[in-house]
Amino acid sequence: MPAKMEDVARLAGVSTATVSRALNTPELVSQQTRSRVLAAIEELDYKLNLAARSLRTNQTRTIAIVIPTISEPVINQVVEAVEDAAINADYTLLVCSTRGDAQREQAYIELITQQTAVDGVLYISPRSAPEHVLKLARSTIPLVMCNYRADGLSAPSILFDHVSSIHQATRHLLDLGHRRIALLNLAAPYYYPARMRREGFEQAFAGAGLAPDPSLIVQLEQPTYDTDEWRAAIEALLDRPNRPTAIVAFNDAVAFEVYAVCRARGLRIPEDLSVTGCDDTLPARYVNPPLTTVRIPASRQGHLAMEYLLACMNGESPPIPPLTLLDVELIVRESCARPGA
Amino acid sequence: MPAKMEDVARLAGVSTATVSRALNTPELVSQQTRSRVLAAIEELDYKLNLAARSLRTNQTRTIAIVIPTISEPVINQVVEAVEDAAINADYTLLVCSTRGDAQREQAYIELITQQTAVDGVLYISPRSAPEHVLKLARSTIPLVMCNYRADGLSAPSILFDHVSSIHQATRHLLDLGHRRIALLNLAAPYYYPARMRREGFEQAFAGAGLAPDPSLIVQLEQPTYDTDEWRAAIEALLDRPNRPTAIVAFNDAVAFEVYAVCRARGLRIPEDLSVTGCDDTLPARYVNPPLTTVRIPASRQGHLAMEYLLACMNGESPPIPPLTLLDVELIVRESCARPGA
DNA sequence: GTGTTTAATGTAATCGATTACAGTACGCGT
DNA sequence: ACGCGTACTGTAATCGATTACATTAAACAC
Repeated sequence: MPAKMEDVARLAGVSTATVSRALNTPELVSQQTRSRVLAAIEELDYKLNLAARSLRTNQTRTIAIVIPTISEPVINQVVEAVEDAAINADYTLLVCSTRGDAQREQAYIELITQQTAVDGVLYISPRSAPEHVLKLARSTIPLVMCNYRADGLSAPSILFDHVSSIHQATRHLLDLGHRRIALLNLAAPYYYPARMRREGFEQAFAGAGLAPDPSLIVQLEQPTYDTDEWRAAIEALLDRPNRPTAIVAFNDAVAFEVYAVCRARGLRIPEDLSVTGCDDTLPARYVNPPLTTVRIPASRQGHLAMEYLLACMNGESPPIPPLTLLDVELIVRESCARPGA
Repeated sequence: MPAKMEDVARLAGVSTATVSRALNTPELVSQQTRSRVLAAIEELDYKLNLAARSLRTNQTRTIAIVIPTISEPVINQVVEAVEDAAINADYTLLVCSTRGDAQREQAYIELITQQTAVDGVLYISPRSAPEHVLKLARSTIPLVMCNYRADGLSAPSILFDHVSSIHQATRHLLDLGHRRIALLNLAAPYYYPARMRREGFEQAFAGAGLAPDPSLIVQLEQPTYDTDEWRAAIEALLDRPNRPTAIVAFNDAVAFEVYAVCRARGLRIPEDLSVTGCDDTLPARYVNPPLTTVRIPASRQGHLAMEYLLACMNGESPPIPPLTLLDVELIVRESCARPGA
């Protein structure tokens, strides 16, 4: 029903080849022909059929981004950065948020690996079983990962330096004199950043010639947004006869949960308990007291990942090494003090 | 290079028509043929070419969602709900976030209106000039709007009841005895919810036989995330000789900005100033004091919008009226008190 | 005037599925 | 034995662009 290229060609008195060239390679077409074509397009309100083009060129100018959820602040920033970079390169973004649902992830991967579905994939789902990801990695479609690393997987990976993030936070607390420090961490078996964080925690102790109390390391499988489980874990920690004087939370959201529990119990932060977060999300500045946390370069990650992916897709050599660690920075605010102060 | 349907057909000893039927309408194919076909597909690792299918069927099973940004909590929830609904109906989501950039919005609309780009559009960008949106509305592609309403635009629209949201918040403050109440609102010329909110504000006063002080109604053009402008506006408000005893913020983020300013000035909430927000975002529970705000049914909006859109695309009659207002609910916490208490 | 290059355009094959239409074979009723 | 319906499958047109290759005309050199 709507006009197609043939109609435009007829009206402009040229062939479809010329119309196509006027659009895609104007330098091959004479000025006047080009303007006749453009006028015809205008007149008929012609719209290109993207499916036809994709079929012919085997390109979609779409890239897929696989993420666990759209509503975590860090992922948010990464996605926005990726979208900006994508737009600049004239690509659009297919957002695939798995919500931690393996079946859904599978479905998305199925979709992505179809022919002429997307031109490239950014994989930012940190908590997936390798077998899914492997299917992606085996396919011919260009792939870049963020915050994911699995043995025997050759795809390039751009990671926040979470060894350093938790190291810095822990070090800060150790310097203040804390010794009974708890770590609230994720434990999904394939969650690489969780391993890094634990390492950072232990290294910080080792650096001070100490060792952490293993019973103060809590690792839950729950995603962040499942609040109740975290709350229970925090309660348990504070119920211990010899309760910790400080808590290192693996992200701000969990730190806020600690705030809520303390508020309910009448515990003062930082006088009775020091707390650190990670991610430096917006509310970290607003809560009372403002949260000491670690700033991570989310939008830089997004940009780098996209740059890398574009390079892969164009067969160019990538701008950064295939395994890149991104620096993080401790932001000291007011949620930590000397123990028993 | 990768296997196509013809290869599968050859290997299975059937025609491509049969392969296609085995995949799309299995009931038309005998059991054994079907399993031969499936085996061949497995063997060759055959992947359907989506562009070819789209070209033929004139469908993409993709819907576009146009939003101002991905990182506002409410939009976030709406998008997640939409994605859930889309997945259930076997569609994928193309996320188009305009970032308040008119040029970018234009580009996205251009893309969307191409042939065989998307099957439907959800438009949730509240601050756009009607001429852009009109281009969309004129096209034949099914369209549903959220939080947008312009004269002479016939597309269905699903709106939060912001007359009621601000009405309830204002009423709450009036009931506590406040009279000098300020409204912090957006003022983008085409931003329908802003008009609704102002109306709610004024109606609440009218309901008490009063009228608001017009000089206490602040309307900024800035989007929420441009923090500095808001901070300046709040400072100005509190610098007035006869400063307001309460502030109605049009969303939680702005209310938190009020918190920050008060903290810097040593003003206590709610003793020295009462504050209300809107959206009931996550941090509203964590800030100190917990914020009195209005809960809006974000994910319900997403689901309804998608349902409506699906109905449009299938030519069915829509499940709700084309202009639907969604109920909101005041959540009373601890950020409001009697004036001068 | 002839040969050669360059610019502009046309012809037609092609991408890989879907599906209308046309068989074919078999079973069943009479 | 014949007609007819049912179940299954094949043939080939079609969707709408892109592009290799062919063609034409003009420009230019000598």
